[in-house]
Amino acid sequence: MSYDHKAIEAKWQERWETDRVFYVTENASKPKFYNVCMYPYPSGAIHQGHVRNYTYGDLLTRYKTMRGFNVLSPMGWDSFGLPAENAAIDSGIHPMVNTENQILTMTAQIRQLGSMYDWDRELASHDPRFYRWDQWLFLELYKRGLAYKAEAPVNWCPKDQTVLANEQVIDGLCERCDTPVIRRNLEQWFFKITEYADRLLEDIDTLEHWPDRVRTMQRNWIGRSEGVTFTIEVDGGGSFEVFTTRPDTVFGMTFCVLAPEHPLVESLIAGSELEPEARKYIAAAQNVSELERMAGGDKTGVFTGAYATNPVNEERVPIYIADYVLMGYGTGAIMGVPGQDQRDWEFATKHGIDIIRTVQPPDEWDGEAYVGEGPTINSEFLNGLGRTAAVSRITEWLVERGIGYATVQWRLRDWLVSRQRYWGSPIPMINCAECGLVPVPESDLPVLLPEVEDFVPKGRSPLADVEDFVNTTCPQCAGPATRETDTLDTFVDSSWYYFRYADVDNEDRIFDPAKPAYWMPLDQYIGGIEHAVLHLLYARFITKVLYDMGMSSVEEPFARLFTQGMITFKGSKMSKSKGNVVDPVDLFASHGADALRLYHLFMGPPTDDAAWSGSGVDGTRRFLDRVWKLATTVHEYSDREPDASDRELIGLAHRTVRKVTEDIDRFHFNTAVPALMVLSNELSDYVSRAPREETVEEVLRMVLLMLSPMTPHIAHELWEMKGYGGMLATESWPTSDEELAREEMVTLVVQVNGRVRDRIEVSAEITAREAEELALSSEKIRGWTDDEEILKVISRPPNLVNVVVG
RNA sequence: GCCCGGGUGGCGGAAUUGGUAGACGCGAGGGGCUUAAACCCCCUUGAGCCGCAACGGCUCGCGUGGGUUCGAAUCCCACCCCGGGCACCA
Repeated sequence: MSYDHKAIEAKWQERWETDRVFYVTENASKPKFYNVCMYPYPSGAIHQGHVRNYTYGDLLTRYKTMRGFNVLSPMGWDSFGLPAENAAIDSGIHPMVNTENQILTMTAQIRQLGSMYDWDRELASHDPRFYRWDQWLFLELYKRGLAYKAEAPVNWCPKDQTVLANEQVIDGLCERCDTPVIRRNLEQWFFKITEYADRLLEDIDTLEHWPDRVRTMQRNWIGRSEGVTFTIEVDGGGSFEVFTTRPDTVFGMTFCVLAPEHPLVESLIAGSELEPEARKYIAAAQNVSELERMAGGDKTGVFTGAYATNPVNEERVPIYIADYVLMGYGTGAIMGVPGQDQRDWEFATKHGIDIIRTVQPPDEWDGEAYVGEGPTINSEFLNGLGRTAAVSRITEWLVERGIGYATVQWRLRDWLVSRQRYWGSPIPMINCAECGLVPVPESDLPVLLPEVEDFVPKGRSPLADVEDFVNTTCPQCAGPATRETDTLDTFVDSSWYYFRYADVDNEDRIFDPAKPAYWMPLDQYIGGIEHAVLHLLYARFITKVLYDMGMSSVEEPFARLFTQGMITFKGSKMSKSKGNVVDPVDLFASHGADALRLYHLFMGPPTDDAAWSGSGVDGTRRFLDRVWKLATTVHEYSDREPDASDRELIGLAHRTVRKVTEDIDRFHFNTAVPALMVLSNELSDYVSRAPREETVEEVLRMVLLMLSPMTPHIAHELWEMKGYGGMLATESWPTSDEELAREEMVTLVVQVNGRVRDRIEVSAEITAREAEELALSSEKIRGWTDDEEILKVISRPPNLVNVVVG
């Protein structure tokens, strides 16, 4: 018997919507629960990753609603950005049209899943009513000195023809198209996330409900190092600073290296006989892709002809230029200590530079640079000291003489937010020949994205070709001026959209702070692990900025984070390009949304990657068919008094409530589902043997209540058919009565020397002594113990007795 | 190289604190229903062995090798393999 999922699912999707069951307002009388799945890019079709994500999210929305929470679950669209633009380029349809269409089809598909949202709060980042506030936020950051324009070496993707943030470069490749990224010196807009580095790092400790690996990834990404910055004098005048975490090894400095982009390089090489070679090297270094540069290996570099003096021992050391030193980290210059740094060792070996060890390696040491612990040597007043002591001693020494100072360096760089692409929010700035950079006045927002026919990237923003857009007047002097033509990184949109949900229709402000003050922080945020350092770091940063502005009541936006695993099929991630996609829409038709949802909950631990199995969905559908049959068959009821079989079934039902509740609370959906299957199977067995109507109804009611967040359509339909009354979605979640849940009889396992030799059904109340006596008198056990001396008996009632013989 | 995860049947995976390894589902085999097939239902299903048989028993088994313990998938040590993150960051 197979139920008509199409009719039932359409019916209830309609009903929940017309009854506005999941539309909410701030309500101080209930605990709130703000539940968000990361808003999707509107690709036009949902895939199994979305289904997994929204199934978890919707389960939580429904479960928490039944638990009495005021649950806000909104949905929106991350509709700006490269994917939309690239798709439009491929299809020839304008991104505006394409995006709107794709939002419509995806909305329909999400509804078919039965996943419920407060659609009144729907937002889309390409909507001027949204990106207007992106621009406002940009101006606020500008006012606060947190947005600035600067020329810097930046990541450039030759394929997408745009710059990328550091976070968007994965293993030297463009995050979007896997093209090797190159470095270019360009004038770009940055957000000063580094000013928040310490807070972003410190507050990771408060995110106790985040996965450890995400916290670790963010810590690594922010990358704090303590050290010393000190000045090195150049022979013949001039000086430069170097940063080191190992000032204790400074006596081992036998050379210095400047990054090819270091500002001092020019004056060092100008006029030198080594100048042509140096220039050649600098030019070549610029064209090295990040990929090659990261490969490390060959420590190339050139001598500048100049020398510097080691401040601690007055030794004269050569100054080199080498691309293994990065302009973007520290001071762009280093002291070369080959004895204690492997990279310096390789460089020194290659260029015939002296090596002096200043840390005594262990006797058995046969490696190159020694970075481990050991007594300091060859270092005058540091000799004999361990690392920590030597570091403080030399730091004091450098500080006393005004040569150096203690510093903290961060791996984190400022967030590059400008993009040379069309489909994004225009940066609201104006360049005036007279006044310089002038912000667009707030009253002129939004700066509308002009309609452009040709948005194929060609290395500068397509907006630069739109004369009507570019030419404007200066808000300060009213003279002719030009607009900024770059657009904002879409990660700017996603860094604050969850605030906007709280006050989505506000036309006067980005939001009234009182609204998010009720909802924030998110009680649950669900999405993919791929955002571990991108979106999740930017969102934390912007939240802290909003907090400092008095706009946010919280410093951290996401109290609980859940990162789901990928769906794989035939050994790799499901993707159109690999041709291994199983379309959820086909499964809505063939198996129904409920069966698909249940399969996603059942298939494995939510955090793990999971291999798709079509027959797995067959299995969950079969289960739902059995539940349908169980609930709709007219049984022959007995009017007998309740007996042990009734107590046992009711007890199991209460234990199942306990288990399912605990499992949902800790995101172990894959064990909650089997618990329900067991209960349902037991109920089926029960109805086949003189069932009492009250018992059946009581247990069935509990089954439907628990199924409601998992497979809402069938659960609601059966609830209605059974006439249990009310809308199931707003019924209270069942509670487990511990008295009824208690088991009367349990299996006592009897071991001899740790091996199971007998199993005895005993009362759950059995004492240790009784269990021991029962175990020792068992026929089977006596067969193992009669010829032996009993050394010890371990009795752990009511589950185990272990008899030790020998 | 450093830092996190993880390794359990043919497969996905269970096993809150050390206490019956393999729940539940898939697949497979057998049977029932059917003219037949599908659906559905029932039984079996870690490996090897003993036994006429039992809803009977033994041995082995959670990546490998040790250890702790009455007892280890679970704790400790060493190693192997897989996945992920970071990485010329001074």
